[in-house]
Amino acid sequence: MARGAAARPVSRPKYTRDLPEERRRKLIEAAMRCLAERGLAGTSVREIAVRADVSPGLVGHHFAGKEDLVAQTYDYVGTNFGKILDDVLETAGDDPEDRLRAFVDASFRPPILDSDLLAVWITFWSLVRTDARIHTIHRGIYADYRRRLESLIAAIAERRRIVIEARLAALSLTAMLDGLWLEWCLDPSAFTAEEACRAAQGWVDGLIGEGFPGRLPGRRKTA
Amino acid sequence: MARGAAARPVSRPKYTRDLPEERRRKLIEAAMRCLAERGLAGTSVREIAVRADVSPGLVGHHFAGKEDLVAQTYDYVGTNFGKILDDVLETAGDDPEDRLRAFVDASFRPPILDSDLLAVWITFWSLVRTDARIHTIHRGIYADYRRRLESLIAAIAERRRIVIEARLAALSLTAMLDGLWLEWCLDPSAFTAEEACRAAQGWVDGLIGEGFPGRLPGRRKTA
DNA sequence: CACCTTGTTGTACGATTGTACAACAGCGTG
DNA sequence: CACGCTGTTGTACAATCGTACAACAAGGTG
Repeated sequence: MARGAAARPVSRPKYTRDLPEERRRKLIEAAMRCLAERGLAGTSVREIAVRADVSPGLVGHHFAGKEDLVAQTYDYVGTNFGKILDDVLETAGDDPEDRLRAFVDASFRPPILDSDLLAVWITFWSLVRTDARIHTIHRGIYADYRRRLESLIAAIAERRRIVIEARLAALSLTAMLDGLWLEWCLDPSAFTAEEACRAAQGWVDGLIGEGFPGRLPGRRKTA
Repeated sequence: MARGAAARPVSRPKYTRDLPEERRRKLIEAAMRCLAERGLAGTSVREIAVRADVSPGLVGHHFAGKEDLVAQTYDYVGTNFGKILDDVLETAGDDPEDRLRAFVDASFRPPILDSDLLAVWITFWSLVRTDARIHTIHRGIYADYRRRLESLIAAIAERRRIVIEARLAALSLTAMLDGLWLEWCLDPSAFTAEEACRAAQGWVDGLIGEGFPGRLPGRRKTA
């Protein structure tokens, strides 16, 4: 039968070592896949280990425990999420309105609009109230998110010389994006991603003063 | 020692019987409390039984299993939710705008704005994708919810003789209410319930044409 | 008062959980 | 080539899980 491709050894090594950092990343990504597919209740240390192609005991070596792994996974997912949106803003140019529009559009396209991602996120939500560490991470992620939107909105207000309560507006937009994202991922049959995008972009129309979502359906080109 | 209040019996009965319907309700409410406090992972049949003051075996007698109990709990919570909002509309009078305003206000007051309720709800969200029955229940609850809002919005449009895409508007408002509700319950320190209410009522302002949330802060009286 | 239906109890079972730990082995260092 | 650090394995452990089931007893019926 198939021997290893290498010439020398009689048998392949039983395992390959990894830098702790690298291994931790692989375990975190395995945990993500597991949480997405089977939820928190179905995510055991053993199941994670299977998906990471390692022995169950290894989890204890790299993490303080299951709780620790889950918390670090939230951190990882949240950081990734932020990086993706930063990239979107990076390539959107300098005009604050273009940037906000791009931000909204990106919210309704993969990799942001992804049912698996939501499933993982819900797991974290379910822990925010009981797990102090998750609560702290959650707080940070959402503070960053709102701050990003708030500065974008403030920039638009300045550019267009209009008065906007940026904090309240950021609050509203965050909630609407979160809500549309949540509801679409839970049941994609209820409405399309394009409708969701139109709804959110319509809110921006209203913010800027070009009409209101749903009122006299606009002819704005969407991305 | 304290004997029973009744004159006759030497010892009190070891348990009291209940109508199946009644017992099921008690078990469902125990499950709610348990889900709220400890999440799905911490909600075992035994823990539910403790909170319902019955033996663990009784769950199996009244429900097909744990999954069945959880599903019926979602049904129960969703129905209650709908009834509460119906009551709000009932007492809000006939003017569709008053009714929508009341609906929004109620969304940011107990018993709707309740972290425990959200915690229970999140549990159900976490099951929508994997459990077919939960998915069906979820679909029904949200369809009802959006239909309610859509007809309210359509009534406002008719009354004010303005053109509104009611479906899209209902979609937007549902998402914003859901998002604000979710985010406030997860971290009440991020913003106040009054701010959330102002944000949502501001959206209604924009819908009707009295300005936009955040733009030139309105002087509208809130509830 | 005896009977019978059935709501209820208590327990036992196998499966699965998170964690601890001793033994193994990859691989850089000398 | 031998040594030693440590990433990795595999297993054992107690605890807890959902479920099944035999036995008990409450309370209406005759």
